Amino acid sequence: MSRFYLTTAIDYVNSRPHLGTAYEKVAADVIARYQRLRGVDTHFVMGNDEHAQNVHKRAQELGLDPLTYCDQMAQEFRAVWAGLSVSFDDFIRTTESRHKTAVRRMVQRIAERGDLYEGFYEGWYCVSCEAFKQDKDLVDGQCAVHRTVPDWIREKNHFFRLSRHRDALLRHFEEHPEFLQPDIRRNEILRLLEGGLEDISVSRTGQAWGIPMPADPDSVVYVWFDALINYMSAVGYGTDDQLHARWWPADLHVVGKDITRFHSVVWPAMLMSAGEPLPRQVFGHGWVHLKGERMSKSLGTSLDPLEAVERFGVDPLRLYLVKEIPFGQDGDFSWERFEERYNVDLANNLGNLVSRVVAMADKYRGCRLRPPASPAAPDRLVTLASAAVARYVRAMDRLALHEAAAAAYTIIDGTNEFIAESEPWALAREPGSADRLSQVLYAAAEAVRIAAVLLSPVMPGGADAVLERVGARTLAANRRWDDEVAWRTTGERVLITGPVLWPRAEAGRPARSSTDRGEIRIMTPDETRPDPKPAPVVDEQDSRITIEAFMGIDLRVATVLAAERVEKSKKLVRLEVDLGTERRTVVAGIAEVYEADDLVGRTVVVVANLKPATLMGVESNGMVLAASLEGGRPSLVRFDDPPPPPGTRVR
RNA sequence: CGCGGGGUGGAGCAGUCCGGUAGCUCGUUGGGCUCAUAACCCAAAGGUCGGGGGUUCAAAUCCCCCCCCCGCAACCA
Repeated sequence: MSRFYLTTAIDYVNSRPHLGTAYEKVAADVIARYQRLRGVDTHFVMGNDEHAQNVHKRAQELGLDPLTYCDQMAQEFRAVWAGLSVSFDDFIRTTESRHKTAVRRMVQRIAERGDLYEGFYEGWYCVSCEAFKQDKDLVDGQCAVHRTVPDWIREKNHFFRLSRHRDALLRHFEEHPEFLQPDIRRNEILRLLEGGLEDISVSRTGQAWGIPMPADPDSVVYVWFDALINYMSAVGYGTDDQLHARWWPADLHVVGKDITRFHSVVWPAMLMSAGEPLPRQVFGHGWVHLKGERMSKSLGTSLDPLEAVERFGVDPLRLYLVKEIPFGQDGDFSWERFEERYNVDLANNLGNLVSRVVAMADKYRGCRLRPPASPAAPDRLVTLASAAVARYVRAMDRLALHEAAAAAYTIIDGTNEFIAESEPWALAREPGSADRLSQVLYAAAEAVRIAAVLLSPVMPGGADAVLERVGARTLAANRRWDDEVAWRTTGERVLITGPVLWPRAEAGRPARSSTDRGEIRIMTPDETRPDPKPAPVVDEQDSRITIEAFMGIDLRVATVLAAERVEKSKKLVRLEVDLGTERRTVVAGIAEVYEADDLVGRTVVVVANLKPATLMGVESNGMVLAASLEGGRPSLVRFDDPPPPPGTRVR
């Protein structure tokens, strides 16, 4: 029996899973369920990445032991994945002893190869990014992403000779075009490899939270190096040789496009060094945008997947994510679109189709459909179904999940058309057409059955419900793929009436499908939800200043002599202003609202005694006063006409 | 030349790797049906596939050049 080992990325536990992470798990789950459906022995692993410094910090803030905190988060993550019907076989956590053993083993192997050496690393380190920052990455000495002051770190580090493996990696990429997919990601990495690789630091000192380096207990293994090894520790590397032999190498790592570099360069280099075979494929999927915008927790534009589940059900969400987003590309999610797809795909098409087939079977045949006496099968539908199955398999095998879903839907559309064409209600009125009616009903039920089988990896619960309605056995274990998707012509089937599977959603009033089992409601203690809610430090001190302090600010009337957009910038204009006594260059962030040409000749107020600063390469000697509206649109301070002459003091 | 994504009927998107009648969903218009969840089916209108060159019997698709839009980064002294 063939086997298939696939993984998702393991997740940082410093926030709850959002729709983006859920997308990855759902997509991987569809692949896993497809493999199982094909009769392939499948091992599907996901997990949590717990050795980040942030995790440690977060736990402290909550007054928890880090491990306790991680335990709670793991519970929460697992619950969310369960709520999304993600059928993982194993859940690996990097604090588990099996993982620590594996990490030690691999680090040792790599060291034995001579691929580790000691060196010093020095630089700004942003804890939130878990990365060193170049000067150019800093804004006012702060991390541009997290707006926090990074730490200056100089420490002894262990380095991994990544550079040594570049040629072998390039060769592997050439020889195995499928190793990294989709092509766009592959091309990116190829360019990176062609540019050469630098060795990377793989340890940190002065941290207690992490796995100690075997040969240097004062250092811990860098969290990324640690994390990647999960794919092997989860299958017994260093702890269970039999398990390891059975599953390694992995067939597929499903990861986000932002971390394909780690998975397609660093990770294979580590494996080469340790003398282990490489995974067959890495797939870098795209992002789910929220109404066109990148999801971001800090901007409040992230979305709780369970909220979507609660509104429409698990299956509708899964179907949306898989069918509406070409796998590998970025996609978009909005409630409007989700509702539209729910109504179209599930209420109007599949759900309604099931209703009409069952209703007719009930009305005309008392729910019992015998195979037609005459073998004259309705060819068109049979052909359509087998073509759809073929297309589906081709699509699934190259991970075009959206195409596979679309292929399944061609059967549903085709069956609706078939019913309209053959008009069973008319046949029912003609006594001589009893045979034909049986044929039509049986064929329609059979087509629906096959469509449900194809959709089962995407929407397991819904597919089972549909199969039940059309009188087919639900997909238990031990099914045979070929049998399941073959057009059946024998066996009586008893259809089952029941409540509407997916009621239409009316505008603003979402429907809850009846295919969910209702086990997805998850309540967790508040303290396990690390919503970024920093206690507002409201300084109760008197923040008023003295008149002297104010007089220290030299405000002057100035006339704009010349203005031009600062090259490459979005908001900056460079202004030449007349301060009465002198000319100055002042940079102002108002270009989004004011045209440079319109500014010439205007009278403005300038802070004249400000220390100079360089913005986008232009030195600014002063600051133009403007009201900062909500949303950042500035509005310049102006005078009543006629304006005072340049140089006039403003108080 | 900072990184990346994109420009396909009114809207939102596939298709581009592996050239061969331009497809899907929504919307619009007209018709049909009554088994079904005001659903389903048929038909119509609507497209210089951003622009220009090139390769080819044939280009949305391959090659070259250009234009535009959107994220991210930089930047509101």
